[in-house]
Parts: sequence; C-alpha cells; structure tokens
Amino acid sequence: MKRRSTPAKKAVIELLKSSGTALSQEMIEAQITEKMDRVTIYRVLNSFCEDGITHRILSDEGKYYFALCSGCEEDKHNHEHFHFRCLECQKVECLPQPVIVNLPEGYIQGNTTGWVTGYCNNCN
Amino acid sequence: MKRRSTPAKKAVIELLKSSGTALSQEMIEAQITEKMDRVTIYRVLNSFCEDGITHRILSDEGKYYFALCSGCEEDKHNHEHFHFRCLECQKVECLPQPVIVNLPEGYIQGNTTGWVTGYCNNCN
DNA sequence: GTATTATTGCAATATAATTGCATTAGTAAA
DNA sequence: TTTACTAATGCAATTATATTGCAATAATAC
Ligand SMILES: [Mn+2]
Ligand SMILES: [Mn+2]
Ligand SMILES: [Zn+2]
Ligand SMILES: [Zn+2]
Repeated sequence: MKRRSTPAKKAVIELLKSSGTALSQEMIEAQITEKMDRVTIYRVLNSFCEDGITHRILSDEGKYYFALCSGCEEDKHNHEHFHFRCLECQKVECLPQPVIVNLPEGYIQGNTTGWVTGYCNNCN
Repeated sequence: MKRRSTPAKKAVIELLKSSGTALSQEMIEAQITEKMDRVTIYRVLNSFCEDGITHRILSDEGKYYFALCSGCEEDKHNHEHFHFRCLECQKVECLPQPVIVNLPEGYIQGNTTGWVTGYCNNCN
C-alpha cells in the first residue's frame, strides 16, 4: 500500500481541475470548502508532485504555485514552459510556449524556467 | 543630500565588480573582508537596486541574487535576460539572451524572467 | 473485524528577508 | 573647523513561506 485516497486529496485535485489554473497553498486554503490544515495542503500538493500529477513553480514573488500536469507521460515529464501571472486577478497559468535558451560554449544545460507577468484577457 | 558613500557600499560594489557574477547576500557575507552586518548587506544591495546600479532576481531555489546593471540607461532599464546558475560551483550569471514570450490574445505583457540551471564551462 | 501504516492536525522549526530603534558617522552649511 | 542634519549601521525582533516532529486518526489489505 502506497498512497491512500482521502477527502483532502480529492478536494485539492478537484479544485485544481475546476480552476484550470496554477494555485498556491494560500489560494487553495481560501477557496476550498473541505476543512483541512494548511500543512495538509502543502503535503498533499507535494505528494502530487512526487507522483507526477502536478508540478511546482516558484514565482517571482516568492510563492510556490502548483499546476496539474498535462501532456506529461509517466516517466517523461516536461514542465519547461512559461508561466503567466496576472497582476490584477493574481491568476497564474501555464503557457504552451516552451522556455528555450542557448548557453555559452562549454556549458551544459539543466532545467529552465520562465515567468511573465502582466494582465490577462479578463483584467485587460 | 540623498545617498552617502560608505565603506560598506564601496566594498559591496567592488566585490560585485571583481566577481563579474551575480551574488546573493550569503555569498557576499562569505567573501567580503569589510566587517558588516547581514542586514547592512541587504540594505546596501536594495539601495543599489533603487538607484538602478544593480538588479535583483529571485532564483528557483528561493534566494535573491544581485547583479550589476550593464547596458542599462538612466531611466531605461532592461533586465529581461536569462540568468544561469551552476549546480556545481553555484555561480550565477546574467546571460545576454533576452527572455521572449508570446502571450495569448488579449493579454498584456509586463515583465519577464528566465532561469537556466546546469554546469558552467569550468565545472563541466 | 483487525492489523498496518499512510495521512492528518497542531506546535515547533527552518530559511530568507525586512523592520524598529537607538547609535554612529557622512556631508553640507556656518 | 565646528556644528547640525539625517543617511547609514548594528542588533534584536518580526514577517513571510514552507517544512518537520509527533501523537492521533483513518484508509486499506487481509
Ligand atoms: Mn508534468
Ligand atoms: Mn539594470
Ligand atoms: Zn487577471
Ligand atoms: Zn560552475
């Protein structure tokens, strides 16, 4: 027995699915109806990341956002796309565009991350 | 009288110049000879950012790095380039390549940031 | 139903950075 | 040179996010 199905996990997954955006612990705590501790939210989210169900990105304001993986295969993940954060409604979302960069001669590339802030179509 | 010239400021600027890389408070504290408080380093660095002498970027490990501005004009700054962090020697540097991204229809673009980790030419 | 152990809640801790406040020390004016 | 003004500093305390320890709870296999 590895992972167990719990009300907390179901509620968090549902919220992520219905929002269609990336959410921080803070946002989840504010929006979720299921009663659960702050720490439980973090632990649930981190377990999802370990299981490859979500990915986690640190925003330029210093908070982690969690988004459902899409287009990731079991053992071949790809989260190297840009993330957008709306300065008005605070919405964070994964953008389809991959982050591509060219390193100087002799460098070996590991991971890449990219952020864009601005105003979404609703807040524009 | 606005800003004053102090030993702390001179020492930090010198270190940034001689290193040629972006440095965190922690790195500066470890390398600087001038005796100064941790908080002073943060305050000096933040004042440099306010004055447009340096720019500050939050890395994917959650620490701020400070780099001298180059190619910035008095009132026209541009720090939207990729930043590289070496997983071996911890060096962080500004890359010349600008971060370019296309937002969906109706979105307004604000700032962009980009990070790449990997191994530098020395650690490769 | 029972045993096993993953999950949870709550308090405590970790990590990075900022703030409050009294003291020190640049700088411009006298 | 001396004085007045206030920017800069040191140290302690605080803020902001996230993680860890541990006892209690509850999901799941048998
Ligand atoms: Mn994924
Ligand atoms: Mn600049
Ligand atoms: Zn918006
Ligand atoms: Zn290196």
